[in-house]
Amino acid sequence: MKIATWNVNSLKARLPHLLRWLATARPDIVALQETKTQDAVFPVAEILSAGYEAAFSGQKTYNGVATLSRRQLEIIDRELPAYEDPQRRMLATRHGPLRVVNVYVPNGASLDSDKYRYKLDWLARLRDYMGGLLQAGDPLILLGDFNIAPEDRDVHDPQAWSGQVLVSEPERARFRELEALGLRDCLRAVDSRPGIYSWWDYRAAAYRRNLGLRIDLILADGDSTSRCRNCFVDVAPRKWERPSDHAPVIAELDLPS
DNA sequence: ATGGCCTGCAACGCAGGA
Repeated sequence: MKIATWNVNSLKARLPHLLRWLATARPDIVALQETKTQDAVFPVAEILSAGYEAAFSGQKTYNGVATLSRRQLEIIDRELPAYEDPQRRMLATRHGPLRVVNVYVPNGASLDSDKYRYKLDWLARLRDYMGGLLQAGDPLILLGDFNIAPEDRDVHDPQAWSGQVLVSEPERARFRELEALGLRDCLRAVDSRPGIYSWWDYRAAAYRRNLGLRIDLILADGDSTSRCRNCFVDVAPRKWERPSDHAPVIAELDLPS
């Protein structure tokens, strides 16, 4: 089973890239973030023609998540329970026994902003939600754009980034709380090297110079992690014309697809 | 790395991203 995450930075702008990538990468399941697309105009037909069913939770201009699957899927939740939030950042789906939680974690803007407080609150809610899901015991994947580089080896210049949003200690502590539940970072289960990134700034030729961050992650429950055969960033679409600033991350799990 | 870009919206600059 091949499962992927990709922040496409507008589904409308990136639909040709998505279709091209689906045709070659052929993931069984892919979680998309920043679709910036209202549900009423989601490109269901194009996605279906590519061989995928789609579940989506979108809004105009900002945010928005969608989960595509080559096989049938059903929606479990479109938001974190009991959390009043107009921003569409979460979609939980079931694929047979497998449950998939697709997240677009708030960016946080800067440490002194209300948005940073919102980010920390949101992550606490996500932790509680995942804790509940883990009780059930079925295979569980949490993936998406976490807007957190978990460790310094996930940052091209830790000194320059030190203390900033995306790497600051309070948000990293929230990430470790997710790990403490028993969720494991699939990429780190198979590859301990520094310098592996999933996002590069559009400015300053950052991709060419590999000035990036690893903030797009695939986490799996313990049993599923032990079945993680491979996990890697697929940098190919980042080299295409008018790319998303994020590249897809793919995990190959020894789970029935 | 202290800066350069991109997207959507409805403008003809802004908010937001990371």
